[in-house]
Amino acid sequence: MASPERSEPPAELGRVARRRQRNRAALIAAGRAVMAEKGIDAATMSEIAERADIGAGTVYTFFRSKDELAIAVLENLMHDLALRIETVTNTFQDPAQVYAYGLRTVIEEATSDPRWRQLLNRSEVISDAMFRMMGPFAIRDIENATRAGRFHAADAALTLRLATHGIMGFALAVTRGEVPASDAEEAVVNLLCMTGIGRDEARELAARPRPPLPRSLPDD
Amino acid sequence: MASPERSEPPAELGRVARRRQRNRAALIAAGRAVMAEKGIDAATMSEIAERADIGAGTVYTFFRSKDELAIAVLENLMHDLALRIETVTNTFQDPAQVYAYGLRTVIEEATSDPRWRQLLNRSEVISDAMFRMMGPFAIRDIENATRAGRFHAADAALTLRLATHGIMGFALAVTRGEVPASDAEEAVVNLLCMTGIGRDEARELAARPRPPLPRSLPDD
DNA sequence: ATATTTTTTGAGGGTTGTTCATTTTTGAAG
DNA sequence: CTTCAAAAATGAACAACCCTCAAAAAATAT
Repeated sequence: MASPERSEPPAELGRVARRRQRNRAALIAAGRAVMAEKGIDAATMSEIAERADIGAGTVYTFFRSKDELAIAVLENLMHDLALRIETVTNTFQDPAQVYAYGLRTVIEEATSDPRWRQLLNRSEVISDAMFRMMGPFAIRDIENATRAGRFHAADAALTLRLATHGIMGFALAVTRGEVPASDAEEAVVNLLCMTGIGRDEARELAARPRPPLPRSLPDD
Repeated sequence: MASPERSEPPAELGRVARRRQRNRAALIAAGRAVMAEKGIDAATMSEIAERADIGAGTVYTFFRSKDELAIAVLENLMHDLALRIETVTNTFQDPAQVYAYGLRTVIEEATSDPRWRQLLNRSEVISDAMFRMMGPFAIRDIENATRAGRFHAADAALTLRLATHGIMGFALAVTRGEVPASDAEEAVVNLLCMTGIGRDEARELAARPRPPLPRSLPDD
């Protein structure tokens, strides 16, 4: 006598597909937690599966390998951050400041949040994730600023590619204690210079006060 | 009747210490060959030890771990490259060109030499090795050019740190086919801008013809 | 209720980094 | 030359882990 469709959220996907997506999300969350705790290499698939309450073998129906899971984890992290930054920068007037805020905020996040420490030891993976997930935003920002005559970037994607790897290299050095965190502002100046804005304007841009970033959710 | 000191190269170290250094060098050479062939992760300690004709356990009397061996291998690679670059740049008049030549040459080497391909998959390790081994040269070059009024770098070490990670990120993207190798010149322009030289001068500097680099020795 | 397809599972295979008890080498002393 | 204690080298064995796959469970169709 039950109706074929209950009052659940319009089920565009079947129950199984929905549960599958929940489990995928649980796996990414578990992976994020374990990898932040022990580092990407030291995190074991068994522990991640267990923490997500999923059979060890089942993980491989979602991700072909541990590397693929790590990439998904980092892309997830970067996507969240990109959206949080967007909520702040879409109130800015100066298109150049949008990119500057993004640079500075990612550096701040990467060097201060302890959950990033362990992840930075595979900085090329996280740099790539950042390029892929923040690229659509950041490249657009650089091009906007270039059109507005604030930047003079010949190849926005290339400039961002160099910047992402530079940022993570800087953050890694800070977590290792090789560089003081207070160098962050000068790092931003350097990275801004790659847009062709010029040294003095980069300084002024990097020194502007920054509105705070909305909090992110804890990951376990 | 034999004199206590034969005509051998003045033995400041005993025979054992000398043989130990030979074996260490053999190990680094073998590591370089195997890691370039299969990648750092896929290279096994057994194969490296075998190729160096050294017992598997003996490796651990030289290097505490596989990571430490990889670092030694990459530092060795970078040291060689730094010295080869030095032989060219010490004939240059313009101090800014010295740094520009270094940037461009490392990019060229990293993107064209197939022996680098596999190594780039751990780009944060190779970036660090580059910073440590080329730093003493490159930081001096940046500071020289700054003193000469060509660059305006507030923190040469920081600028180089960002540049090394940027270079390796770029090279990795090229080997993956995500970026054409022809973007190398624009990448150099971007990296030069971090010294505060200004966009137009960076363009001119990156476009100058480059004398060829002396060859390196094969690694097996 | 039964059959069939899909999904999940976790024990085990296959590698690999690392250790350590044993063997070999070394150089001084007798 | 022989002896001997200390240092170095060795490779079999260990522990850890990624991933596979035959079997079981769940879901869906008949």
